[in-house]
This record gives sequence, C-alpha cells and structure tokens, in this order.
Amino acid sequence: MSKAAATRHMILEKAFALIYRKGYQATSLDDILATTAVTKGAFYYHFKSKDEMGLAMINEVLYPGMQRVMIEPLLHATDGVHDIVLMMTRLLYEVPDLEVKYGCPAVNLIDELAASKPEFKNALNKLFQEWKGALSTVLGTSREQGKLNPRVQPGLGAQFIIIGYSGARNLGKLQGSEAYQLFLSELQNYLKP
Amino acid sequence: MSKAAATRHMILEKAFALIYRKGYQATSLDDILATTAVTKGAFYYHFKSKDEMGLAMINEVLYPGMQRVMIEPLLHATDGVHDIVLMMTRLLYEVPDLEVKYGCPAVNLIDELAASKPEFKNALNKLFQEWKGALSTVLGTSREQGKLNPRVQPGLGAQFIIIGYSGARNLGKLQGSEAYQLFLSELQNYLKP
DNA sequence: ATAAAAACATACCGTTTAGTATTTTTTTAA
DNA sequence: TTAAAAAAATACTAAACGGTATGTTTTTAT
Repeated sequence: MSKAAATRHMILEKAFALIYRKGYQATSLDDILATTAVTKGAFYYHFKSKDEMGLAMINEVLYPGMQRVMIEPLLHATDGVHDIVLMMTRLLYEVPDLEVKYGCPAVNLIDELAASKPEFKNALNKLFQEWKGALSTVLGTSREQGKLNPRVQPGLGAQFIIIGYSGARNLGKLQGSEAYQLFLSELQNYLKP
Repeated sequence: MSKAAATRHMILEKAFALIYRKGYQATSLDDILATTAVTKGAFYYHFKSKDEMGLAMINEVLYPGMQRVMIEPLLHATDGVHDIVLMMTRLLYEVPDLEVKYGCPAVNLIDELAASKPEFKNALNKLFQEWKGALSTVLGTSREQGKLNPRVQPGLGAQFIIIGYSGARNLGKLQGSEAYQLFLSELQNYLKP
C-alpha cells in the first residue's frame, strides 16, 4: 500500500472510531484532523467532502469489519442455532473497540442518518441484507434437521434476530450489558424447538 | 394556562416535532425559532439553554405522549398477550405524527444522546422502566392463566418485548413497515403458548 | 391609573463549522 | 537528474452555531 493510500485508510479508521463514539454529525472535521494529525489540505486531497469520507468509511472500514463478525462465522456453520448464538455472543461481547455504552456503529448510523442521507442508508442496508441472507440459510438448514423451533420460518426468523440485535444494542445504552444477557437468553428461547 | 405557559408549551411541542425528524443535535436553535415564530429573547426567557429545553421537552411532551400509548393501554388489560399485541400494533401504526422513516422519538434520543448526556439518558430510562413494569405485570397475569408461552418469564419477556420494539423501529428506517409486520408476527410466536 | 414585574424583541458576540485557494513538499517516472 | 504530478501544508472565508446584553412591550397587581 502506497503512503498516500495508508494516509487515506488511517483517516477512515480514526474517523470510524470517532464517529462510533460521538455520532456522525457531532464529529467535526477538526476532531478528525486533530486525532489523525492530518491537515485540512491532506484531508480534502483524499475526500471532496465530509460526506464522501463518511461513505468511504462505511464501505471500507465499517462494512468489512462488521461483515467479518456478523456474516463470516455463519458461512461455515455446522450446528445451526448454536452457531448463531455463538456468533451473536461474540458480536455483543468480544468485538474489540465496541463498548456497551456506544452500541453498534452500524445501528447508530442507521438511526442517525437513514432518514436524511439515502446513500448512507443504502450502504448500511447492504450489510443487513447480507446478514439476513446468511442467517436465513443457517436457519433453513437447522429447520431441515429439526433443530429449530418449528414455528420459526427461516426468513422471518432471520429478520427477527436482526431486530433483536439492533434493539439490544439500543437498550444496552440505557441498561448496560444486562440487556445483552437477556437478549441472548430469550433469543434461544425463541429459536430452540 | 397563561399565555406565557402556552408559549413555553408550544415551543416544546414544535421542538419535539423537529427533533423527532432531524435529531437533537442537528436541530438548531434557529430551526426552532423559525418554526415557532418565537424570538431568541423569548426562548431564553423560558429556558436557560438548549439542553434545558431538550430535557423539558422529554419530560413534558415526549414522556406523557409515549406513556399514553405504551403504558396506559396495559393498565386495564384483560386479555394479556392479546392486549400487549394490540398496544404494540397501535404504537407502531396508529400514533399520529410518528412515521416509519423517522422511527420512535424515544428510541432515537437514546441512540443519539444516552452516551453523552446522562440527564437525557435518565429521563428516557424512566419511561422504559415503567413500560417494563407494566409489561411484566400483564405477562405475569397471562402466565397464571396459562395463556403465556411457559418458557417466557414475565420480567425477561417484558425486556425482550422492549428490545424488539426498539429494534423494529430501527430496522423500519431501513426496510419500512415490513419490519413492523414481521416483528408483530414473531412477537406472537414468542409469546403464545 | 400606574408602578413593577413578567414576557418578549433586537442586535450583537465569540466560536465552530465545512469548505476553498494557494503554496510547499514529496514522490514518481523519463 | 530533473520535470511533472501527486501529496500535503497554510491561510483564509462565509455561514451557522449557542448564547448574551439590552431594549421594548405586555401583563399583573395595587
């Protein structure tokens, strides 16, 4: 990677961390310049606006990072419901740099920007659509093996899991990781036969 | 109500509508002054800062408004699970001025401000704690009558319902009211014996 | 009717915001 | 080695931000 490409990627990663903690609109350009030690000239050489940087941050940092912990663990799942619960447990408790009080970076951005920035919404929707597909596939296999609550249809179940994750991340901001424990427990209640 | 009190309340109501659509930080004082036709002098006569207004808005507009649709319908519930599903259906589809793309005003503010403004967080937590209590009571009665899925403990079930609501409001911003339908259907799956 | 207090209006302030114009430095390729 | 292009630094702008100081109008109570 060229030095310039490294600078660009460093900006995106530090911006991701700032935006995760403070929100997109509340993170100013000067915040980003201060923590990256990059000058305004350098920033605007790499990005033509704050929004272009924000979109690149979603596509080049947030998306691959979340895809890795949301979707990848499901691609080689062998024990359906168990693998889903394992993925969710790790997603909630073991992703470095994610903290209960700050929630999920993807969920946060949906909440803040889906209504006002369609391009952001589309970029975030892609992640959740793919997550839904992976969850649905695993649930389908589980169902064939009789290891899934027969009342749960794979497609609807997948969406319901995503809804639960999003809600747990939100309620975690109010009540701490107790919301996570509870969600994991009731999720199994819902999924198991 | 005196004219001054009416002015104050009008500011809070219009601020509520603006903040619901744009977010708290993205709603400027000038936005509020423009839509209320109130001058800066009048505004700062009634509130000593934007945050004091925001907190008053939560306590005097958001809280009573949401309490009315979240909690009140549960206080005289006769048919447990059915009454919960009815409350939730109306909450999602029939509350005037709430739109799918803007989500839930309470959930939005938790997401945006719980981490940075403890007073806001506490004010919002109160609403959700009371909702949890009301839901828990209804689920307890349902359980005694054998009308609740025996795997669902009232306290945990109440929290899970709240998590689901919050998640549905969030995912609704991405996928529209399909997220609501799905949530209502799977919620019944989870609750019914 | 009038004085005092409450309610509201106007003009301003310092700071922060995203973004631009211009110059300097560094890298790349002939 | 050197010219050109890429990358980065500096200085600046106009607009928007929350908030304040001070003035005028309206209401209240005697």
